[in-house]
Parts: sequence; C-alpha cells; structure tokens
Amino acid sequence: MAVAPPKPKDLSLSALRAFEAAARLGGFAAAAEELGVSPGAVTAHVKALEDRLGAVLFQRDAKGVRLTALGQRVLPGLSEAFDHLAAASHHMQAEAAPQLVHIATLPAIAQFWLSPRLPELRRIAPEISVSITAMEAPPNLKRAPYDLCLFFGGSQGTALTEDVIFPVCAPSVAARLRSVADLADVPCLSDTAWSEDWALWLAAAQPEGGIAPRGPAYSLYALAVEEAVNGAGVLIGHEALVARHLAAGRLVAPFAERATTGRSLRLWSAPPAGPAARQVMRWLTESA
Amino acid sequence: MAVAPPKPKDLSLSALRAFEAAARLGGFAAAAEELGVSPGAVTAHVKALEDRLGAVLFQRDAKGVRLTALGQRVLPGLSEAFDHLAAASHHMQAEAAPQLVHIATLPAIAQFWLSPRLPELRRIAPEISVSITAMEAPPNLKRAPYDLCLFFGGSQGTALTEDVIFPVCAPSVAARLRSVADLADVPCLSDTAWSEDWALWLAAAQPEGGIAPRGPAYSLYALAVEEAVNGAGVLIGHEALVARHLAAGRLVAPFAERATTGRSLRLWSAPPAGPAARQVMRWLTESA
DNA sequence: AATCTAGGGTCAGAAAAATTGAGTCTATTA
DNA sequence: TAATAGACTCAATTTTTCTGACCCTAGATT
Repeated sequence: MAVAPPKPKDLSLSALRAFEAAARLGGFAAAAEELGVSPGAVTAHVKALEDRLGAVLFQRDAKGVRLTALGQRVLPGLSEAFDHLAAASHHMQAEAAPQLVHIATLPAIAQFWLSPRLPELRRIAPEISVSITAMEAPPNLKRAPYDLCLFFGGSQGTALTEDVIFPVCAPSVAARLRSVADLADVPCLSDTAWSEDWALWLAAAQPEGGIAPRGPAYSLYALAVEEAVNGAGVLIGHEALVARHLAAGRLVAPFAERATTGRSLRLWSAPPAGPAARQVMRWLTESA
Repeated sequence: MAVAPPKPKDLSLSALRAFEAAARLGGFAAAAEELGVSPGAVTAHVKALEDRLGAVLFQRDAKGVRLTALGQRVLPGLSEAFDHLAAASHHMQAEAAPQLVHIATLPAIAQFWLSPRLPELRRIAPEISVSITAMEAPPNLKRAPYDLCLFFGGSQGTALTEDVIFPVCAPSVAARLRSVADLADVPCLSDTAWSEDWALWLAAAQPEGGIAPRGPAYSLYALAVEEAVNGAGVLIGHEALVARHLAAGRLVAPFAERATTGRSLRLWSAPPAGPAARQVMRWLTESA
C-alpha cells in the first residue's frame, strides 16, 4: 500500500526462458539440455522466477516436476511469445547473412553423405556458405537456428532415399564368409543407436532365424565404419553412408540380401526458407 | 564449409532487447533510459549483436544513430516479438497475483491525490493491494508492467477532473494580498515541469497583463506545496493536488479567478485489465 | 531387502557478463 | 566561440550466472 520501490523491474528474460523450456519439455534436465546449461542453472532460474512472482509454478517430487494450475495457465502465452522471438531472431540472422545456410544432421550423415557432396556444391554455388552442426536428434525448428534438417525417419519434408541396410566388410574379411551362417564366427559391428539393424536384416535374409550376431557396438557410426574398413569385423551398413567406401572398394557387401528399415533419409527446411536454403535443398535433392 | 562449432548459440536476449529499444526509440540514450541501464551498456549490447551477426545495424554519427537498411528490415518483427513477450510476462504476473494492482502516476498525483484515497479503498476492498510507482511521464503500456496509469493530459482512457489552477498560499500570506497586482511583491512558487502555469492563470485573471510573477521553481511539486504551506510565497496550485490542504485550511485561495490548463486528470488501463484493476479503476473514477 | 537409476535440490567457488564512470570525440545550437 | 547532446572507449567493478560435486527421494531391478 505504500508508495512502492522506484523501479519495478521486469521479469528476467532468462528466467522466463528457463521456465518455458522446463514446462514445455516436462523437466528441468531436458530444459537444461535444450538451453545448453547445467540443470542447476535451470533450477535456480525457475526458483528465482517463483520467488519474484510469489507463486509456485512447478510441483516437485522425486520423480520429476509437474506444472501447477498457474503454470499451465501461463505456459501457452509464454511459449507463443518465445516462438515469435525465435522466429524474429532467425529472420534477423537470415537477413544479416543471406548466403549462409545452417544444416542440422546426424554426425554419420554429416561425415559420410553430406560432407562428400560439399565440394561439388561449392563449385556450383560458390557464393553460398554451408555450416553443418551434428546432433543426435532433429532440433525443434521453432527454436533452433537451423535452415535445413537432414535425418532418418519422421515424415517431414521430402524423402531423398530409402534407408537400405546390408552387411559390409573389408575385402579380406569377406573372403572368409561363404554363407550368412558364417556371421556367427566374426564380430558383427553395429551402432548403439541403431541396435535393431542386425535383427532387421537377418529377418529379411534368413527368415528361419537361428543366427545371433555378436560384436561390439559403437556410439559413433564413424568409429564402426573405421573398424570395418580396418578389417575388425562385419558392419551392418546403411547404404547412404557406406556408398563411398563401397565405390572405392574399401568395403564390399558379402551378401546380396538387402533390407529396409522402413525409414528414409529426409530433408526439410525451417519456414520461411530463403533463396540460398532453397537452392541447397534443391541441389541435395537432385544429388540423391 | 567445415563441420562447424558444436553449439551455435542463439542471439543474446539482452542484446536483442537493447537493439530493439534503441531502434524503436531512435537512440541509445533513450533505450538506456527505458531499460533502466546506462548508455554504455546499450552501446555494448548493440555492438555485441552487430559483431555476432557480422553486419551493421546502426549508422552512427555525432548527432545520433540511424537504422541501416538491415536494421529497418528486422525491427518490426523483433518489436512484435517483444510486445508478445511483455504481454505474456504481464499476464503471468497478473495470474500469479490477481489482487495486486500496479499504478503508474506522477509523483505529485501519487502524494496529493492518490495516496489520500487509499485508506478508503483499502476499507472497501481489503483484498486488493495497490502498488504505486511514481514517474515523470506515462509509461509505454505495451512494455511496462503497470495495470493503471494516472496522468495529466493525453487522450487515453477517461477524464476524471479538469486540471484547474489558481494561486494558493498560507493564510498568513493571503492576508497581505489585496489584489492580483500584489503578486508582484511576493515570491510566486511554481513547478519546473509546469512553468507555464502562472502565465496561463494570469491570462485568465488579468487579461490586460502587466504582471510578471517571480519566484523559485521546484523540480518536485511536493516541495513547492510544502514551501507554500510554510508561508514561503504563493503557489500556482492544481486543484486536484491542493484540495486537501484547502479543506484543512493550511492553504487558502486568495483570488477567486480560476483557469484551466486544457488538460485533464486521466485514468487508463493496460488491456486486458483484470477484475481487481477494473474495480480500482471504477472506484477511483467515482471518487473523483 | 538391497541396489540401481532418473530426476531434483543445494551450495560454494568460479567464470562470465553486465554495468558503471570517467574521459573523448564531433556535429549542432546558442 | 562556447555549450550541448549524443555516442564511443576502456578499465575496473559489481552482479549474475554457471558449474561441479554433493545429497535426497521414489520407483525399478536384483
């Protein structure tokens, strides 16, 4: 009731952003991940916001957090506002550097599919700069500053090629393989994120079953490929990613059977895509 | 062209806000004022943003700054986004403390008009808390977190009373005044922000002219009122602000002539006004 | 039951950012 | 010819923010 403190400061933008991310993603840890900070920072921001408001936004318990009624009421408005802000920010960057195209993709795609195509793209469109950021999962395009995304699966954008898989190995290893059954006797390499690959292919190649491939799993597909090239075993290969090694003869496909994961290599863009992004998109589509 | 740095950080929210304010208000100094920081901070933020974008947003020269073409293209989107964010933030505070009403007003109005009415309001609606922030000019309601504004002039909202002015002084001083001409012999107090008041009143009271009131000007109306009560001279009084002193007999109006400044005491609200804000508004309107 | 795991909370110290404040510079105004 | 207004620079300082290591709880797993 008194003549109040001189400057009623606005709510902190960082705190609002932390709250919005935590509420939208359903947890402080996920919010910290998206914002690129530690969970403790998110905790602190949300707490500061709650103190400032004099009201509780989350109900905490040991297994996570849930929005309070108040939190649920204010979340939609905040999310919209941050969507607008992200769009404006993205627009700003696009206007400032119209010839720069940011692509988000899997590390393996970046290395084995995208990277080999860049020299040609640079030759055709030297005025365009491409920047590539590797990540495990497609980003939220409403927030993250990328122009194009290139990932397996989903249903967005256009499918470039089907995801076809089949075993590949160094020629020296192939010489020891006479039949699918021989796979039981060699290390079968795989990627931890694609642990179903062997089972998928075997279901197509040897429906009667009976083979349980064993071997190391790598958290980076590039490591598994490298090992396969070095003769460490048989890798379950994704066609789009091992095509160059096959063409160069560093890897061969010992069996003719091929399977599809049911997913595709897909390319999509963040609207509104500028001319440079559209050109890169068109070119990548054609090159597939 | 290389596989780029791991984390393409978003543009800093503070930097975006500083740029937006500077661009909208047409100057770094004005932006600093609105944001409640020093001009140097705004300079630094804008510079950081320009470096980050690799493009120039403002064209600087000695008399100020002008937006570049790039700046002009990105400003509208950013301003809209920050409008949304401010609205969401305001909504959040309103939801968290629905019984709290923030009022922005002139220091003099706060002290002499609003404050005396608060006890009665508290009696009638004890569940409502009122917080008052004094400032020299009406805030930008699209951004500042106030529910109600109460200022002289403008055309927003509803007019509570006309701004009527006339000389007032302590009774002891009044005893020495027989005619308007006697004003030449006493200190004529005024507020620096309302320096035209004496001339306005004299034009009405003594159209033939010939009187040039002299006396100290105060940067705070409250100081001038205090001096007048203490018998330091004759103050050109605003009816709404000196009514209590007149009623209590601490000040008297030595002359019957009254003039109007052509402005009114006006009350308006930031949409959407909540129930508490509307109730305070209704009550203030009726009490006028 | 014990153990494991996921998700949060807390805290002190450290790192980074923002801010200030004094001094400069340059056109415009008086 | 001052005086003024607006912006810039830079170093020092203050404030904010972040991290990293720890604890805690509840459900899932052994």
